[in-house]
Amino acid sequence: MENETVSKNFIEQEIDKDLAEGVYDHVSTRFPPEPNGYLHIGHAKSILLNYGLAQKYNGTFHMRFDDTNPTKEKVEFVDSIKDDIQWLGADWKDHLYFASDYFEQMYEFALKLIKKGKAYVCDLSPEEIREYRGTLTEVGKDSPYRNRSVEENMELFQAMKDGKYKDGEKVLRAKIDMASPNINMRDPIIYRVAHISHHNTGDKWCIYPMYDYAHPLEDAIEGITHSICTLEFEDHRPLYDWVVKECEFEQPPRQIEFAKLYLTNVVTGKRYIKKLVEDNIVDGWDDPRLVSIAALRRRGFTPESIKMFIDLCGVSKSQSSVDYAMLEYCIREDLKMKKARMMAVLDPIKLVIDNYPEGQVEYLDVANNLENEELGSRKVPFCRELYIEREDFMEEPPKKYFRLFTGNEVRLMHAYFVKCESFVKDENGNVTEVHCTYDPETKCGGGFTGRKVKGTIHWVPAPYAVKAEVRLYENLVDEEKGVYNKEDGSLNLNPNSLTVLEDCYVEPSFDGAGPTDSFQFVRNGYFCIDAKDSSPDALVFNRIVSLKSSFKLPK
RNA sequence: UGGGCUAUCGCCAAGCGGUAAGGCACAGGACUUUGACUCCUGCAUUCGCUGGUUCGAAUCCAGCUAGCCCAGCCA
Repeated sequence: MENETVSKNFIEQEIDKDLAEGVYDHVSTRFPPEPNGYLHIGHAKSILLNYGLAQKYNGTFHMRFDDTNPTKEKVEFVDSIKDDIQWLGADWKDHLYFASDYFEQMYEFALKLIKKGKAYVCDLSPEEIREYRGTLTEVGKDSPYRNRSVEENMELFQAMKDGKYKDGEKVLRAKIDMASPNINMRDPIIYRVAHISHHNTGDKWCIYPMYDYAHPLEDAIEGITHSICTLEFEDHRPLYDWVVKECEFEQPPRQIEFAKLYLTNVVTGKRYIKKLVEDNIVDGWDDPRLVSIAALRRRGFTPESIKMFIDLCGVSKSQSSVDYAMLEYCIREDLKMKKARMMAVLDPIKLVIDNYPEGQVEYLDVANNLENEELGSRKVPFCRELYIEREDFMEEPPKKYFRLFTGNEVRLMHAYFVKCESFVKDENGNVTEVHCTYDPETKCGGGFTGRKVKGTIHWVPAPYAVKAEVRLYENLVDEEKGVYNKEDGSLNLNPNSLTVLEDCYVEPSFDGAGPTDSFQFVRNGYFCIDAKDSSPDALVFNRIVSLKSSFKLPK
């Protein structure tokens, strides 16, 4: 069952090379989210990649909050991020860090840069800095403050730290090259003034380091060897290297970039998910229509299925969008062996077995999972009146329809063969009842071999079935144009993303099922109880995999 | 238009000069206590394009083309 990947991904190849050449003698990775939102499936790739690498190379994995910008960060998010990572199974052991814990050291390094003549305090306004930076095609020009003396810079930076300046009044810049074709190297800002309290350091600081300066230091301070991030930071690598070099670390970390995970037809991207949440288009970060980790968990995805998915996706540098069907495959694959498969009817019509004695009940011993005997069995009552799926009966069946129609015989799952004799319609022409006769000889497990049927359908005993409210969730997507409209900033969403089905029935065995139990029923659809909204009289299910194989007319 | 990166089946993705792995999806068949699962079978004479080097190129070279990223005191 274990599909060993023969080839190593390109990051592993790079690490092998580093190890072979003696650049590093160990491996240390990290996952460094900014606590400004919930994690989504894309982060899972980074988490599992970094964690997996540390495991494979017997190294260490660090969990680090990159909290250098207090204007965007909240403790709510650090808590949710921790939960999600733990749920995914990435164990950081005692390696939990906050970038903000290094503020003092970062400040010292800034002093060092100033003393080396590699950094200066700049008084230009944000607008002026932008103008001086030049454009993609024109080089920038030096700030008039670029050549301040070390003494003056020391004094000014100290004053910045001491709160002598207002937000935006002064910044500390790295002195690199205003004519660099790489805009990131045109004297990037490394410290800004922000009089705002920080979720971790409170009001201790009023200057905060910028990502490009802070991140390499965080990595270097922790002894990270391979700093794995996404492609958009490729242009920042020269700056990353500049920082660790100028700060004179004996064993500088190395940044390696990989392509982000995109999924077809879903809203990925913290930014868009955030917008959906803030605009109340969804009911929170864990709304099942999202692909946040919290939402996936609520939908019944398992950590194992996510892991399998990420492994299957692979790692490369080419921008790609993975087919959503692959995620569905992973959850089906994972659940099929370890979850009970029960029966439920989403769109019921009554089936009456005319020759089954009225009032008689037999409790069928039903395997919880045909493929996994360890899951044991349960008793399901069987009686004269059942509910079956509306689509399992057709008045006028097309060719190759193997289910119920007058004169046809099918198996009631786990029970008997049943032959359709007649049906009843209401005044609107809708079928309300199907009448059958059963053959006692054909009881499931009885070894009957007299004849075969081509169809098997699921059912639920009408007097014992539990009425349920089922919610069918579709991913929030626009199937044609993509999710985000760059022109007007609008989100293209599927308006029918949530369908509430009120007249559904599930087996009585469902009563008391735990919130994380998953079930398969209705032709390969997997559902799970929604822990958030379930209540004693309204079982709620989320569809986590679309109904895959409802009958399709042959072409 | 400056810089960086990427281009192998509908979607991911191996391949690293010796003659195109694998998975998802799809199609057909067998089996069947759900048309699922499982099991078989099929699915790129071709690697963005054009030239060149070579006995030999997806792999090396040159020139194109297309896509993504960069001008936050965001990360």
